Amino acid sequence: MQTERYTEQELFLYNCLSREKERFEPMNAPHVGMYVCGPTVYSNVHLGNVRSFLSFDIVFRYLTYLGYKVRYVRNITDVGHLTGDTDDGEDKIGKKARLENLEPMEVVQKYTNDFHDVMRVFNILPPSIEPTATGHIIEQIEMIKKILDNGYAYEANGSVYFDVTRYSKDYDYGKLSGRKIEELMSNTRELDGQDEKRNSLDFALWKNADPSHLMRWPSPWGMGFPGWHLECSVMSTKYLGDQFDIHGGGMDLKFPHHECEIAQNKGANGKEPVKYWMHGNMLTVNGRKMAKSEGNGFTPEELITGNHKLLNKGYSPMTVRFFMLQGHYASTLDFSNEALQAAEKGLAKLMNAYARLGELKPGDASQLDVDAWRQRCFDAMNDDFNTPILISVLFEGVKVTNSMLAGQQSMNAHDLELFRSTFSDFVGQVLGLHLEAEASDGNNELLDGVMQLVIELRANAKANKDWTTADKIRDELAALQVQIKDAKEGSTWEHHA
RNA sequence: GGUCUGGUGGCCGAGGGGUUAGGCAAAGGUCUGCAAAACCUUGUACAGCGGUUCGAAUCCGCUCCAGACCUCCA
Repeated sequence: MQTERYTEQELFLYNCLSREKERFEPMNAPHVGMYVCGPTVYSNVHLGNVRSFLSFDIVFRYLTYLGYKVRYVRNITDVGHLTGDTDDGEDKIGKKARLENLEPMEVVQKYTNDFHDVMRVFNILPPSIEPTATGHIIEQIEMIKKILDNGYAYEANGSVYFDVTRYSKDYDYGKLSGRKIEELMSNTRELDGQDEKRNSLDFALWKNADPSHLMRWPSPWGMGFPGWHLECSVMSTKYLGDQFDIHGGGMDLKFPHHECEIAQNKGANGKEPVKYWMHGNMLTVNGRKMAKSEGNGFTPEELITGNHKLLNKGYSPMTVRFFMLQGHYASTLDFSNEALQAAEKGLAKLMNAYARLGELKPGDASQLDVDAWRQRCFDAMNDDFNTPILISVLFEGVKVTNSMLAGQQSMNAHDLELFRSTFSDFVGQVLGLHLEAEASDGNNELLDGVMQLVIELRANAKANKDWTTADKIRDELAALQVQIKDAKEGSTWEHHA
């Protein structure tokens, strides 16, 4: 009934720009514009990438749950940017195309499909708009023209570079990442092939490309391709306007990518583009950042099957999702077998209660203050999307649910309705956790029937005090990873994959 | 080298000047034919050294350790 929950909840989020937690006030409530940097599709996504998109999935879900009308834009980077740090480096997608003997756009399609599959498996919602860089070459050229007209860029040999020194006379370059331009100047390494740049800090808006480059487009400056940072400025502006509410991305994009984005936007239209900047932290393995270049990333397939040297078993997508949500998005999270196993059990406990909410019957008095408990769920999320706290509050709900199922606690009808809807909303809609299908897909009906029979036979044996038969059934099932749970009203069973 | 972040009990991970995080694991109890499950109870903690304070895990300084960014990376 109450869908405009934002009118009664106060959301605070940590703004990287101000380095403070701020009250979230959208520019045009109930509309919210959110942009998140998406993947570069030249290889399979790994779990570190997944964590980042999951973090913003939570933001998207919670804002939506609060009743905001969110336009969520997440791009696909399908222009191959340079592999190395020199200008003559090969571009990633072109390189992959040569290695796999594919057309560059085949590479792009292949890994875009993979990305979408992975997002679906982890129950990460699709964005409202998913624009591609190659689909916005014209707009990128237009933005470069504006920046040139405003004097913040210069052309050199068919390439166009952003003039950071010139820009920093009018604006604060380094504001987001807390860097000082003088320090950046003195610290930047001397790299080869940068003769065209007036200053090592300058970055490319457009790169001249010879015919050996597979991905190139005509422009006023000749054949070439757009610079690394430009697409995000262009596509966020196009779909969300010159100024919008939230911009997200991984911590590793803060500098230089996001800093350059701000510079491009301001250089083009003079306005501060983003009100709230949010950065998700890294997933680590043995304390080190999971990254393609480190070679310590797991693909989702390896994770689910357990087929990786660092994994001693497979874990379901929901286990991984839950594991990640037990940490706060702004903290690093270390990936380990022990932590995954703990998460697996914790999730089973949570989801078991979630699945049995329907069995709860209203009683007389309520021992739980349901209104206060519900508000604590909101409070957790209102405090910079603190999913670990939310989960801890939900576990209190698990205890209450189990106690009620065991007849040790009660709840009146009004409270029970609120309790159920709150519990299932926060688990399902906000955290995006769902029950995972049993391993025996398609045979569930048959299996259920067979198990009912087995449980009945065992109940008969128990009634006859035939403990040998009863225990044999229980133990043999246990060997098949099927656990029998006895309760006063009868037995239930559970299959552990 | 520069900039920044973090070091919490057996493990993961919140919090963050005085009051229980939570999950997993461990111990005891209730229930049970015995178990399992569930519920109840319990323990061990804030890297080290100084300082501020009536009081610090929480603030400040130093030390040690780890990580991130400074180059493509979520």
